[in-house]
Amino acid sequence: MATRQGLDAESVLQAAIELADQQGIELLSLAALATKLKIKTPSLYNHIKGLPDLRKQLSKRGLLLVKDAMIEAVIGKAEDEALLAAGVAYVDFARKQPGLYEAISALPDYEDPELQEVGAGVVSFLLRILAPYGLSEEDALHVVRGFRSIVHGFASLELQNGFRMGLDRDESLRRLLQTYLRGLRGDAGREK
Amino acid sequence: MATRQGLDAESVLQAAIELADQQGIELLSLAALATKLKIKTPSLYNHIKGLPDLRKQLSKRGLLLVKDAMIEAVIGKAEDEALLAAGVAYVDFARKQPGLYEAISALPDYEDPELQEVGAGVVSFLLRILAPYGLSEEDALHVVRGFRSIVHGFASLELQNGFRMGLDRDESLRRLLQTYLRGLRGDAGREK
DNA sequence: TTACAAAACTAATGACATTAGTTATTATAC
DNA sequence: GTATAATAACTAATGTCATTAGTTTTGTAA
Repeated sequence: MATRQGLDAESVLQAAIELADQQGIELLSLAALATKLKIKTPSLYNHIKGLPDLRKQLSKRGLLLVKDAMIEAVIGKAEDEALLAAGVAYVDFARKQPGLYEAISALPDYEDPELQEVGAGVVSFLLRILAPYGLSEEDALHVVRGFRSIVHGFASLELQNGFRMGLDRDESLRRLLQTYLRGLRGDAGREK
Repeated sequence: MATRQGLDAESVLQAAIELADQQGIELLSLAALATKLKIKTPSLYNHIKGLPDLRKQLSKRGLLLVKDAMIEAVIGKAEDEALLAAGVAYVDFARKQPGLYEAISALPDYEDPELQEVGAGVVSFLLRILAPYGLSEEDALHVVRGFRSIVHGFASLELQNGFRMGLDRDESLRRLLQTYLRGLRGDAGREK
């Protein structure tokens, strides 16, 4: 019949990423993916374990890529400048690969050890950026949570069209991060 | 056959909220909902338009309730104290009604006018809390975006089990909000 | 050239949402 | 109190999925 095309796990994942970015993660089905690849749905099972497995792969790839984007963004920068750049890179990633970003945030199974590992990679990257601030380990971890909440919250709301006013979004993000960083300067752990 | 039970749209919605809170929004299906209500799936169509409509109703109800929770929390409070209380109430809502909260954040159709209206209600509530700060309209809108990003990001990550370190989560949230508020004090609009 | 592994296929199943058409029950009007 | 209309349930049927089992084909390596 149709001559065999050299499909492998990676090309299937790439096609899934394209579909997700174009139509949203909700509309990523094995049926749609198979059509895009010009094969029948069951043939996908030669490359993936099933839909949940595919979603997990998307989450993992998304986490790896968003971390890469942040690493790239902070080259030659330190302290506030680095954190600001990392935050902007994070949100830009979500804008450029919305489906992949959804895959990160759409409640995947975070109990999965593989996902925990890549998640931990992001955390340790942020901790290294925070090192020059000389925070205690506990303080630094609270800041990591804060930073992640800020950038994820912003990216997530923006992707949902949650920001409806005709107000510059980049400006909102910059202010949010700068305000947080300024507050951090005033902290020594915490007062109050 | 079975004697008719006085089901109406509201009781169906309530049952859907329970299911979503217990099992997560992903597992809320019409089949599961019908089983819970001891009717057959098609009978649900006497009360709802379909699954997308039901999801929209959940989103709307969630937004209304989270706003109520914040309003309740800020009674007798102002400025930083009020914003802190509102933020904590927001996150607590997500903890107590996780399925309903997912419905808010699981990318519903924000183009829908009804959802826009309740969303605008949340924004105008926050603007009223910000009034005493004497910000310009533009500055205040940026702050609203910042606040929403922070609390949504935190709630969303926490619900995903995104915070894995054995670090007190309430403390993380308090610090995050307080750091942001402290940064706000140092702002006059923005400086550099 | 033959044999084996891999990648495609067809066929079948079961869960689901949705629509159409039917029956039964409640409430209202007389 | 009985007839009627509206409503809420039902059964049956369709189409879309994901998934599994079993089969055929193709590329590669012996």
